Amino acid sequence: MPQKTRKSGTAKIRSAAFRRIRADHQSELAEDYVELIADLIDERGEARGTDVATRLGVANATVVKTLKRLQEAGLVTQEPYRSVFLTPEGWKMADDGRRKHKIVEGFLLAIGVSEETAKLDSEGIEHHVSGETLRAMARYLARSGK
Amino acid sequence: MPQKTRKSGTAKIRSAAFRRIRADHQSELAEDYVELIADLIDERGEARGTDVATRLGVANATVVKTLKRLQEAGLVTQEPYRSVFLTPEGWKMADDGRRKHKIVEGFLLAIGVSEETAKLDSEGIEHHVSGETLRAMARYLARSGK
DNA sequence: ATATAAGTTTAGCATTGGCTAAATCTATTG
DNA sequence: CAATAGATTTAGCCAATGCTAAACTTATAT
Repeated sequence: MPQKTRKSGTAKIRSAAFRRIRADHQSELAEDYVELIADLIDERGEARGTDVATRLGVANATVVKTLKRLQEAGLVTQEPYRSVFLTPEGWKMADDGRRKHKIVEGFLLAIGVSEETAKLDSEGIEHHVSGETLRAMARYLARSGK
Repeated sequence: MPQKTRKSGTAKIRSAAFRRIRADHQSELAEDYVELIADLIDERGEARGTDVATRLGVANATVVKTLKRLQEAGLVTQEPYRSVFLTPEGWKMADDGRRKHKIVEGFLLAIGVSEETAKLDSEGIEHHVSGETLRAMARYLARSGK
């Protein structure tokens, strides 16, 4: 065998971490969309493409394209020129996401982060927190947070 | 004007959050690569494409393509069929990342997360933590962590 | 010195997630 | 009820990030 080759013992764990992150990124967009749609429906009774686009900060056309994928994925339903609805799975994902989001945001506040930053950071962190870490945060909140 | 239109007061903050996340994702890959390359160089004196591919869990060809972009971005240097080096900016990004990583991982451990999960989660969370949140985590570590 | 295994690169493809511009639909308002 | 503003969709573009398969280099081992 030519050229040296060694496998570090931690290689497998690390590649697993990166694999999970790539998978997380895939579901991340979907979660953001359904969470946002759920919020819009709760707030104003319906979720329209334009509102989703405005809140996400992307173009209308991008929303249309993404919603098509989410529809194929069974998360939302829509009729042409009508507003968007969530399927039961969509609602489940949205509720899970909002629960997670609330814990992470509350946790950041609890360790002394400002409201503004807690809002901004929790949006990004939310999708990379495992169940175990989420439980640890909830535990911390339950104690100190009181 | 037809059809109702209302802008929620928080819309701007939320879209800012999502914009930042999209920006974070762009730099995320770059940070992962340079951090990994720095680790490899420290561990074994050189960083080869195959090792990067193995640890990231992606195909060789993907690494080649990405390294080309990182080279154009001024983060790495390479010669055909030779191993990869970091530019000064590359080293700076790697060191910042490793410092951040260490704080996040240590913090997760401090709030009671297992070693395995701390490793996995910190890899994903690391890139979505603002300076303010990082300082809060470091503060927590300094106190309780001892 | 040459065979060959390991590593690297190239070529070509697919998907995701952005964008702008143009076309089309809907509903309010006059 | 027609005009029109606003919302939605379509078409077509681009860049990033992944893949496989095939070609090519390098260096070790015989």
